[in-house]
Amino acid sequence: MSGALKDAAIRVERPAKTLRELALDKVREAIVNGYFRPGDRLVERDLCAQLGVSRTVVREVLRHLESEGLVANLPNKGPIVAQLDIEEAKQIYEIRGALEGMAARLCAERGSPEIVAALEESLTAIRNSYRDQDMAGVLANTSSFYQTLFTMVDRHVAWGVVNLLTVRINHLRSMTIKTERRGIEGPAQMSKIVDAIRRGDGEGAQRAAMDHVAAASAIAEAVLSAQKPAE
Amino acid sequence: MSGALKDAAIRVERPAKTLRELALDKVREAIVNGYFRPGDRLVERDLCAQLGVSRTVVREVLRHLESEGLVANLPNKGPIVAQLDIEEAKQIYEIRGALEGMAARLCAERGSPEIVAALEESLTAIRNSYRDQDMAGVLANTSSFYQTLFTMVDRHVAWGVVNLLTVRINHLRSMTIKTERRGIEGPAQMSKIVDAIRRGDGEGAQRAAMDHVAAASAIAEAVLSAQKPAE
DNA sequence: AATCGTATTATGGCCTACCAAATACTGTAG
DNA sequence: CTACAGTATTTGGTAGGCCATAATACGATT
Repeated sequence: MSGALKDAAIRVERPAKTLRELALDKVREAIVNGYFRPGDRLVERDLCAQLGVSRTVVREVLRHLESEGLVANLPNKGPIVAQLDIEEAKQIYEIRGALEGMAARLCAERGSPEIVAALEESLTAIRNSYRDQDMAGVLANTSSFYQTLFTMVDRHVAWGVVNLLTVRINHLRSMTIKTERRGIEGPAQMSKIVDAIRRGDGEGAQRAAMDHVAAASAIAEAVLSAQKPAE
Repeated sequence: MSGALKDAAIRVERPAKTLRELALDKVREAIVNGYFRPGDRLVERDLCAQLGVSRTVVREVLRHLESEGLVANLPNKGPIVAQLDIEEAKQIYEIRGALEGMAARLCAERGSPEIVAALEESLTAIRNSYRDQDMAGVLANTSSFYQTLFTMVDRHVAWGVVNLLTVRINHLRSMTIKTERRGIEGPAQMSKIVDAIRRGDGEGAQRAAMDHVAAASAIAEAVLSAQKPAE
């Protein structure tokens, strides 16, 4: 047993979060869960007041969210919450399909039982959340399912990309999840991914992952085009 | 001919670039082409002096580059130019393979002659740049080859992702390009992509695109592991 | 001489205050 | 009722200052 390990255990992990990071999380949260709606203006000084921080911080936060694609900047008019158009959403789902498919294939090819176990754990958590109508839980556990898919084969960069894209369609996700029958089909499709991984069937795992995203995309498209005319 | 088109032609495309954007480009440039080396500290006040702008602007720029992955922020020590480790580089190449493969397949399935023509034009430009030993030209034209690949099938989001990732490995690209034989093999591989697209062979186009990236990745890995011990 | 505590410096994080320019709003005169 | 001038709002950008922390240098103590 090494001193290094002991050190790691002892190390005081400070919250160390800067004010900026806290503010960033708050605003991102607020956008993602709909407190700020797409198209809403984000007036710097108002945000200062609401967050209780200075303009310096608010501006950095807005810049950051802009580069994440959550905020759009109209020249000389200021930042607004980005609108999600249907075409962009479809492309995001497509990219997720490509990357999650890749990760699933890699998991299958690795053929490690721990991966299967971890995925199944997430899957169970998802099913439980559906059963309890806990939609926030569904989202969180789905996210962790995919996180294992990527990180078990050490694809942190790809996971980062998927995460970045996912926040942009987050409110879509929460709508697709509530869809009739999704509580049954979703987990079933994800289960197919796990099955293929267990069999070591890379091709099948990839296809199953892509199918799952494609299904989500189709639902999202339906939801989005149904709501667009209403506005 | 429509008034709309005329307007578009006349429209004064304003420089309208905010100071912040100009500064962003400058600093990104400086990092990408090696004026700032990986690991270098980026001291805010020094940058202010060098760029001739205020700290506010510099900080926003640093935030932006941080979210692009070009700058890393050490807590309590400040921003430095991000180090590119070999593992991360490989993952970036892998992602590019997945996305460029996808785009190539879509191009092939679309089967439009304009796509082939546009790609061939870029390819010729690349060959010419190689012939003239114009390495900057090679990079630019390679970039435009892939840009057509994505944008001809309207995959702007994926192109954005690829672009984002590519800046992080830009100096690697310029090293792989200079490699012996790359001037022959590179265009040859890209030519295979175009051939498959012309045949409408989606599967083949995807494979060819992935092969090309894989080759670049292998060279990059060799370059990187050869230079790492030297430092 | 080795160690320990203390001042100094460099720097990031954060704040306030200010100005210029563009935009949106409003009230008034014709 | 319209046109126009003036006003408020808001962003883009600047200047400068305060505080906390980390590193370094320096000096004192044993």
